[in-house]
Amino acid sequence: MDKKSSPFRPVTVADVARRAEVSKATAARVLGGYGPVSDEVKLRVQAAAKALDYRPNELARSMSTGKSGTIGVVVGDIENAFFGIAVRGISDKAHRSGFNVILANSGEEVEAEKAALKVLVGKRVDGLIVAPADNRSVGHLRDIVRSRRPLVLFDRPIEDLAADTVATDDREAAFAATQRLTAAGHRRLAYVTALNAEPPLFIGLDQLYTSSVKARIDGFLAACRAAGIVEPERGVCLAGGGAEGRQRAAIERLLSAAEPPTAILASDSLVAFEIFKATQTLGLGIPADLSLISFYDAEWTSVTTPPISVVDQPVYDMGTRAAELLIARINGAAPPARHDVLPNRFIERGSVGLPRRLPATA
Amino acid sequence: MDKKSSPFRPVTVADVARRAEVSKATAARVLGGYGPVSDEVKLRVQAAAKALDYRPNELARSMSTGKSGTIGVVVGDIENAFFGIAVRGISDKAHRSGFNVILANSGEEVEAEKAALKVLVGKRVDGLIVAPADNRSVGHLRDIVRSRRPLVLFDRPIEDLAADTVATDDREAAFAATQRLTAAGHRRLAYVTALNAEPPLFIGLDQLYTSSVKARIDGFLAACRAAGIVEPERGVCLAGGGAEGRQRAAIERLLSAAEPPTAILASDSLVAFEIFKATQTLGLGIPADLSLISFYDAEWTSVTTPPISVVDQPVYDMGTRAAELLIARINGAAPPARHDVLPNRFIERGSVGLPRRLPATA
DNA sequence: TTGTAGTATGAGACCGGTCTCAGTTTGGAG
DNA sequence: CTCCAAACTGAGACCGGTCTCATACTACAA
Repeated sequence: MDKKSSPFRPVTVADVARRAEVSKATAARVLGGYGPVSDEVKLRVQAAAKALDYRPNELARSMSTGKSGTIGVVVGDIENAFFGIAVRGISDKAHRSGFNVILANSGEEVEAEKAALKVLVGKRVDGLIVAPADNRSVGHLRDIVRSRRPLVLFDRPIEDLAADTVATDDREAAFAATQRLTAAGHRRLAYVTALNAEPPLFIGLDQLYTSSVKARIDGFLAACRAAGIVEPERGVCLAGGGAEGRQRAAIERLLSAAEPPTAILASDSLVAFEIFKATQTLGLGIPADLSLISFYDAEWTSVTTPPISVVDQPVYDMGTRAAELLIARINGAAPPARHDVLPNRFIERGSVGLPRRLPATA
Repeated sequence: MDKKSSPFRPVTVADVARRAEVSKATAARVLGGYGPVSDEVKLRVQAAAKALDYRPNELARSMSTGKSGTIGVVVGDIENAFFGIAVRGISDKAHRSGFNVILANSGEEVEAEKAALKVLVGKRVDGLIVAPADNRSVGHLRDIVRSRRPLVLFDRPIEDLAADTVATDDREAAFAATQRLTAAGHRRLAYVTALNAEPPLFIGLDQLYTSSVKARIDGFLAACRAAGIVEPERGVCLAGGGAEGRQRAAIERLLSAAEPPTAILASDSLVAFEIFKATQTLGLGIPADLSLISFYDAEWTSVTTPPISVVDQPVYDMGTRAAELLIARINGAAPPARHDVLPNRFIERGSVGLPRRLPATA
């Protein structure tokens, strides 16, 4: 009745070795494919392995080699198609290179991010790809770098952190998109993001802790100023996620104000989706009453009436690129940290028009 | 220069034990939280662990306990929002119960599914959730069951496989949706799926290897027959994925035929999306020229003009349910395999209308 | 024939935890 | 004061692989 006799105990190299009448070391050499073995013995071991249906225990293998063949990915929100595609890009590249992916969700919370990182490090992943939730709290990321574990930052660069980074030029893209709105004559512009900030009213860039959003707002403000708009900060709307429906409420409030914006730049496709729905319930027409541009070329933006103009981010490529950089480092490459910036592409569709009534200042 | 002196070697229990001046066994008891230890020693060990920044090696832990604290998930296509949400449901439940998730993509290919399963079993996951790509080739799944590793089938039941299953009543949902179309007077109906089958023309249910799709087509055909439609099989369109654009071509061919369908039931939201786009490029109006119902309440279906009526599948709940069943089994529960069928909900929107011209047989 | 290089194999340490078992202390009961 | 049980601690086996090292054997050149 000892455990050796259990019919469900997984088959080990020792079992195979016994059956093939060779030593454990020799069987391991065949099964692991690493040492010199005579053809005759090799065949015998392989036959025994097949007969017993041997499946190597990757855990044990990882422990002795120190490599797990796994990379850890921490994203803000898998439900967001942006990250969904990114993960797909990462997975595809990883699998092609023989790596597995362990996925974790931070829900954009630093504490959850820390916990996820702890687990992944505990599992001895060979490297990490992280979209940092908060660029003010990066001690845990610094620890990763210090421990020499390869780390790639995704979409959100962090200054003076010596890690490879893959991002898009958010400031430039926001600037260009905003220019299209000002060029059309808009003067009351809003930038809407789901970001939660303290305090909930926008008072300055320093208050923002997601670097990509910060860069975008920076670009937005710069373009507004370039167009002679005063106090464009007043157009920045932090429609935080949080409680169910809170975001929608914030957006409806924005659109129902006495002097509502005539054009909106949406920070991501989820926010844009809410804005679009709000225009429907409020009976606003696009682009007649409101011009709208969104970040990320989400599926739905191409089938609405009118379709929505977007800043198309090369998310899948960002994913593969991040995996590429990471795997290169895992395989020993050790160049100085590089910051890759992939170009965005503006997709003109039908959601930008002239402001309904030109403001008096025009 | 030996490895013991490397400053980047991870800290082990032995290191902590040495520093706390206790035995490895005692340090392990504190760190693992399992044996009786005096408060004084406990504090000393904890202090040493903190000072050295000890991080347990989960791999080693898994090897000796035989539990990895990880569940493996194999889905058909992560890019499909259906699976995206499902994974979210699974992850949420898993994390709440202290499990991690390793994700793998089969791309709806059995061989890839087998490979993924092999890797996951190699990593000694505690249990598996799989959406089987092909219900004719299930030997590898049978092996899992035989090896006593907990397995839950997701969305696609397999007959006489003793594994827990979570699915929706696909036949019933398809039947009801089809009835809505026939009730509106439609007589030329089509069912469009991305499924690839051999041969590419629909000849019978036996040829289909994704059980959920099979059940849906069965429901579709039954509803058609109930409405007195002859040879409804001719309306089944296997618009296989495969090469880029092949699916779109098949759909455009269908819609441009001499006697095109006046109503379509789409097997998933990706196919429905293609159909919707095709109507736009072909200048067809919904529901004037074509009525459309899709499976899965994808985001985009609510913002088109008109919005699309859908069979809303409780995907997130299916995910949490699957994880629940799996974790119960991992924790030792061993009831006979249960097949949970979650109810679908029909969401009436604006994409179903009367056929443009009633067929002569009406 | 002997020396030597090279190949094939086995024995056993090792990775970093868990866990069993034996030995030591301690405390309360008799 | 003695005895026994419970609490604590340490030594070392174990999980299932990898990998180093020593040994046995082969073959070829000198």
